[in-house]
Amino acid sequence: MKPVTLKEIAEQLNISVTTASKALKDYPDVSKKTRGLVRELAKTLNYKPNTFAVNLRTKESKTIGLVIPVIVHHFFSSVIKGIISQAEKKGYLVIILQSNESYELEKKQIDLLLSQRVDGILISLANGTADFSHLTEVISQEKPLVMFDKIAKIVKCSKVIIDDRKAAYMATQHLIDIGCKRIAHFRGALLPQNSIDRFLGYKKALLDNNIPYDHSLVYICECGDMSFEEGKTNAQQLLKDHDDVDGIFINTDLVAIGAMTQFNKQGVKIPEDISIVGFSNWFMSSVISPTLTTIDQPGFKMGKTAFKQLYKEIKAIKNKKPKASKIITLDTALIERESTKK
Amino acid sequence: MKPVTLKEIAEQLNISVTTASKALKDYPDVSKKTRGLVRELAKTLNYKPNTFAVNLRTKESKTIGLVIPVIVHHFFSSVIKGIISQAEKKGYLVIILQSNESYELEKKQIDLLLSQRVDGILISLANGTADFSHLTEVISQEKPLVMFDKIAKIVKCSKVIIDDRKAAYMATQHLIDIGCKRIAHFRGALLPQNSIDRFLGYKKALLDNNIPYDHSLVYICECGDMSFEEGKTNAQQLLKDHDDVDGIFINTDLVAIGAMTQFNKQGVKIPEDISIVGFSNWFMSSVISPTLTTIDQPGFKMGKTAFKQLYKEIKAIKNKKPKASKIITLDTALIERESTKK
DNA sequence: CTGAAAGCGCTTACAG
DNA sequence: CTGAAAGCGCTTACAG
Repeated sequence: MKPVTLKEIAEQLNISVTTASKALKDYPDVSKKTRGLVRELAKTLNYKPNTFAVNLRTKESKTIGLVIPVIVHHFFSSVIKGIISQAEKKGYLVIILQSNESYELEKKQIDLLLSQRVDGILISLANGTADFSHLTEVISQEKPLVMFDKIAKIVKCSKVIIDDRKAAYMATQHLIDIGCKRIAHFRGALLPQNSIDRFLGYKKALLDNNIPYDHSLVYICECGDMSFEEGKTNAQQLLKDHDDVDGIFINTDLVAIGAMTQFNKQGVKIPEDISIVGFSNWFMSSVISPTLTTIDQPGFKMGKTAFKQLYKEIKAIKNKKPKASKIITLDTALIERESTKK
Repeated sequence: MKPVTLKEIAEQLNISVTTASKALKDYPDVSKKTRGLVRELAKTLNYKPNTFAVNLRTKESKTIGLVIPVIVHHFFSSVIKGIISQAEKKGYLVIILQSNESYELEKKQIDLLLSQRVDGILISLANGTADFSHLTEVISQEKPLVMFDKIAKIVKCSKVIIDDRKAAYMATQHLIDIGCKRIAHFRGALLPQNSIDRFLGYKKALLDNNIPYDHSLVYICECGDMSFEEGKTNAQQLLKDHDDVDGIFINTDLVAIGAMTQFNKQGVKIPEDISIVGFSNWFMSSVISPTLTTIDQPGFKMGKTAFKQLYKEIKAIKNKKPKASKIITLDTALIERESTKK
């Protein structure tokens, strides 16, 4: 069953394809009668314009691309939901690609999206990304690009982020406020900006409170597929290295939960012996025991905001107006739970 | 910066567009020399075929649509990952839409995908879907359609599922094996086939073990956004209604975790007082306390398999071969953990 | 081995 | 108010 074309509608009504096309698109220069006839027939024949042809003519696909490091991930899947729901409102479809934290894959995927001629691209960087030529390529093609969460400061495009430094500061300050004196930090991988910023926020809170910064209290985790295990390993190592730590600020909830599991196993009491603050507010954090104090990171809102900004830029380019890059910072909040109850 | 076209390449080399096109597509009837020249120039100019034009000519988009009830969901996001990763291997892109468990939305989205002319559609039904005309529409357009997880038996298309009845039977039998005598069931919504099948598996296990089926032991939850709360409410109600229940088989891990939280709060010990088996094996289930016995549901594999089947059907239709609908059943396994340790 | 021509199904500037 | 014509950028059957 072949789809109905404009030509067939025109023939059945003995009018031209031009007129049929105009009638369906509310052009003012079509008689009411003709318009009515065309619309009716289109409806009964279940006519749907051929997107391929429309795209070719209009040079836009009403489709955007999304490159994201992980999908099975509470925060990122919330972002995806935010993007899709907002895009749908504006009549845009979203193609999703997962970079799996690999720079190589990410580069290939950007290329794919470019050759697919999506109208714009949304990206959160892979941990492994240190070179940005694939992104400058997007920008040089005047294709709207918005980065979110894991961004690169150096790339000139719009960004939607949280203030990671401030949030980490808040988290650390909270540990200090409840009386912690020796505060460790499990940081994320070395490259990502947000992992760097969280580390800096931790450090600044210490210094502002006259607590000396001790490099040996900082542990690294890659925060890839193995986050939970990394949390366990780091916790174990920490117990070996230091017997005086009474608080930890941990880069990600999942790592924090791994650490808690390990502490549990070794008989270390939370929060009595060690208080813990995580980051992201995964749903899980509110149901484990003890419940985890953490920083709420607004994933859904971030997705929505990122799409909105992309949409603005798509419209701007279409109307040949200058598009202004913007950096949008969303609010975070400290969620106090049992893991820091004193 | 306008993208390079075939025409420009042809002009620069003083050959025809036809030859340029053939050279890039490995047609055998192009001289080696010409082919080399074209390829080289294409590369230096960073030529990328205009997908819109290619789609219009070939009538395929190398894009498929995916309609899924929820995205922020451990099982479904695993399925998405499976689909995307497999699709990428075959050069297909995936457009993702979320039905939010709403029939109306689902219908609209199918329509959208159809008018987008995707090459095929993958769907897991919304809880609210009881009418299937939107799906028969897809089939009548000879567009490949594969359902997974939440399917409708009545729709004639390929399906990728688990044997929910058998898995539920296993779960219930496990409770019986460890000595439970009064076993309750928190079932899912009334319409979805998998929720019906899990209920039937539960019932059959009871009967096969000469345990009378008691309707008042079955509680319903919609399993939408409120799963966790539903688990709590049901648990509370159960404690009011029955003081002799010693085991519960629960439709979904998230509901089970809600129930466990409530039991905890009310001082009911798991597994000493009540043993619990969940369903799905969310990551969370292995980190809460006590850890949750559950049925492992292979999300990633389901996604992969669903795409593979869809791909086969896309190829079959392209080659005008008959496409055979297939029902593929994936294995599940019981994961024994602390919530049923006796 | 090469190329002219038709055509995929639209949109839109232009003429009447 | 209507329509003929050009064109978006490809692919492919056909002729030479």
